[in-house]
Amino acid sequence: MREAILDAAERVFADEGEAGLSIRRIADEIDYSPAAIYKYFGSKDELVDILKEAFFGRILQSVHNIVDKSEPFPVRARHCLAGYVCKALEKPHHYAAAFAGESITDRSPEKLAEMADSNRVKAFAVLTGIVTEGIETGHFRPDLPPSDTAKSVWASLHGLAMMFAHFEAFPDLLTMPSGMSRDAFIDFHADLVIRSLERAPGRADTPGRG
Amino acid sequence: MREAILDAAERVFADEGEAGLSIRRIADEIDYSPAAIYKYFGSKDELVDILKEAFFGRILQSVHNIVDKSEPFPVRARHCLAGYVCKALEKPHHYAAAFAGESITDRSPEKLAEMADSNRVKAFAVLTGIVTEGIETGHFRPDLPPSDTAKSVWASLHGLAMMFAHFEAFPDLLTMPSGMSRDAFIDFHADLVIRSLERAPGRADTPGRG
DNA sequence: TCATTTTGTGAACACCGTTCACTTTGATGT
DNA sequence: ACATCAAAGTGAACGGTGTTCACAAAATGA
Repeated sequence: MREAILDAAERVFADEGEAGLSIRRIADEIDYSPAAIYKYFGSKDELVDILKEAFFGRILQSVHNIVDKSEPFPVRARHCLAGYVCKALEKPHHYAAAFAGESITDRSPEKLAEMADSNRVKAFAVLTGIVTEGIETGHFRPDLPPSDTAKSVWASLHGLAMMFAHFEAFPDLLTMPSGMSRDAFIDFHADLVIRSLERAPGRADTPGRG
Repeated sequence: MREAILDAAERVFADEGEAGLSIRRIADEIDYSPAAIYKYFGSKDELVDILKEAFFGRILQSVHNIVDKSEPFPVRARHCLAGYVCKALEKPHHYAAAFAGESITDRSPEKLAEMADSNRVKAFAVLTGIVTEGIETGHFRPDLPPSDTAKSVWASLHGLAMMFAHFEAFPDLLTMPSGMSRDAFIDFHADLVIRSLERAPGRADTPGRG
């Protein structure tokens, strides 16, 4: 039952975004009354939070898989950053909504703890790991503060994901077509981000054009 | 009258975000009936769009002021990127809402044209200008595709702004305090972004720590 | 079979954006 | 000063939302 509700919600959410997702809509979808849902979930927010958390679980999983591959560091790092954005954009509504929630002004200890083991933060932890590894192995500049650098990297990836989430065809929307596919643009962006960290980034190949 | 409505809306919007902004709330604020507002604005969306557009107008203005200063290119570029984020974060609700609107799937010519001279896109154009100038003056790598690079830069800035908008105390929230103030972190981020574009970025000073 | 607990419902509440027939207001023309 | 007419403003309603609560139905256990 709980599954059926979450499935229906997931379906509607993916198709029509958080705006199109209403308790009554879900109730229709599973042929129950709206009130029935409250026997299984305390509120709409709780239900939606579960969807978001599950979605970020899949992002986390995906990034983890990449990071665990036995490839040389530079390609692993690249794939990891690009992978975060790619996976995020498999469900743009989910990704945008996962951040569009309330401004976190609540700094109570329990909220902070709850946040600390959210999949969102775990995914960020993977990024931190990559940055740290890059610094320790000498690929990245040794004077970078790892934690802050990871946050900066995360912000850059987040920004691209949000751009795509809000402007369906982001890179082509504002000016003339760039000739880059979506994936190519993500690679391009990831390359620029990594280049900003590299100790000796002046390699001759143009970044990520393939 | 129109002014009074917009003022009240602006006030509520800034304080409580788009969620707390309702027609009835505005009506209360100005001691009119909800229906009265529809004599001056076609819909809530239209009203809110005006607020967003005005807000981005202020961002545009701010970035323009910086870009027009007669400072050496590197500091102008830095100030410009950091300025975008700073100005955006003067009204975090505005900034987040300006992008959180509907996913733009509508590619009709008139919508596209309307979008083309939105202040949002004009602000982006300023960034494009900076990037182009950097490439032409030899500060940035000559093989960068200007338009795509500008979009990547924009995405990175956008991401940081969104992070701050959603997590009030972003850089300190997830791990231990970084010791950087908000402004310092923004500078740090802007420096990394610029560094990713520089032709010979290996200067010895640590980026933006001040 | 009876009692109890779980599961589902219908109606309601308070809120939302929006519309529409209506009254009030104020200015204009004579 | 009076009539006229458009503009400004309103109250009530419609359909939508999340949520609650007293109640009915069904399943469970003895």
